[in-house]
Amino acid sequence: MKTLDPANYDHLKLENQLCFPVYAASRLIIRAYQPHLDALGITYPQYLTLMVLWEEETMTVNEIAHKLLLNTNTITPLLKRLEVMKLVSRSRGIDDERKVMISLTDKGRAMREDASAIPFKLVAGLEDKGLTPSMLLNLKQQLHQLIEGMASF
Amino acid sequence: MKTLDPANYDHLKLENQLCFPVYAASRLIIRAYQPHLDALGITYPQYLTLMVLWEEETMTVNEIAHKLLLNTNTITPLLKRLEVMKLVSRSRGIDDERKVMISLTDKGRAMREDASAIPFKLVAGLEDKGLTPSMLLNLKQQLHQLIEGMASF
DNA sequence: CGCATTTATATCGCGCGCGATAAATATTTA
DNA sequence: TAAATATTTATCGCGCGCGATATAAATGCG
Repeated sequence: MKTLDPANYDHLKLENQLCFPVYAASRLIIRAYQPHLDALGITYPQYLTLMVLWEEETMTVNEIAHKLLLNTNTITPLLKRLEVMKLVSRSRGIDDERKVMISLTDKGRAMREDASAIPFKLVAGLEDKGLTPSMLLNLKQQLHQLIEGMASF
Repeated sequence: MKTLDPANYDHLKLENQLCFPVYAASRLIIRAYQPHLDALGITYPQYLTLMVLWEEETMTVNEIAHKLLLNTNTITPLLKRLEVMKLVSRSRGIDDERKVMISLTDKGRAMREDASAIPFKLVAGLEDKGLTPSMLLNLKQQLHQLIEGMASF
């Protein structure tokens, strides 16, 4: 009756947690992206931001933050750095002066081609480690379920 | 033949990535922990560090970093903050003067009881959202596989 | 033994990530 | 219409997370 013993803290062990593997996996994945993103001169959150804009060329700060499940105070300075790099442009909304429209520049649009090969390289690397695409697909779907459950917190 | 079209960037869409759900799930989980950890006055990485020490009361900086898959330059300042809070003590190794031994204080040991209820609360919250324990267990095991594959990068 | 190399920890700089707060614009409501 | 409220973005402070680098102690090797 391990789990009923009040002095038993097994549920507090690192290996019995869900939170730690998610946290660790996230950092390991970002590390794996690093060399490829270094070649492009961008960071991982910047890469995600560009991915959003590659799907829709112009969005407000709020819309981007919402897509990435980030707060606007995280991406506001990030977007300013992307602007300095000439990857995006920023302009106030015409209809609503509060909004800031973020648009891809030609340079930002062009980076999509350079980035295009990265996911394939990473999946190939994982296959070499014995992680099949179907397993990764399964994992992705389960994570989407988890996110859907948690995003409403 | 979508995937053979050179102008097709579907694999760069956020929703088709594995990296983003892992990254987002990690942050959402940390957010869910936040109110409980605020009550204890610690951050999420500090909580993980204490979990390691609750399993083994005295460890070197390197051993803790290795367990958490973090670099020592991340946890060195973190451990100093835990020391200021009187949750751990730091002392040089006797046999090897380079090592810094991190030990739980009575206060740090006592916090385990307060933390003990947190995982149950979170799992209960997830069950309310329709995420069963067996699904979470499955997810955890898959993530362990992914981490094992990636940690060797 | 003397010197190069390795190991363990610490320091520094930068980019997040987010709570708290502020400032400006838009909307609602009295 | 005037005042209260809400929305959108920005600013600030702090704690990571990590690459690059430094420092000191231990180890290896001729």
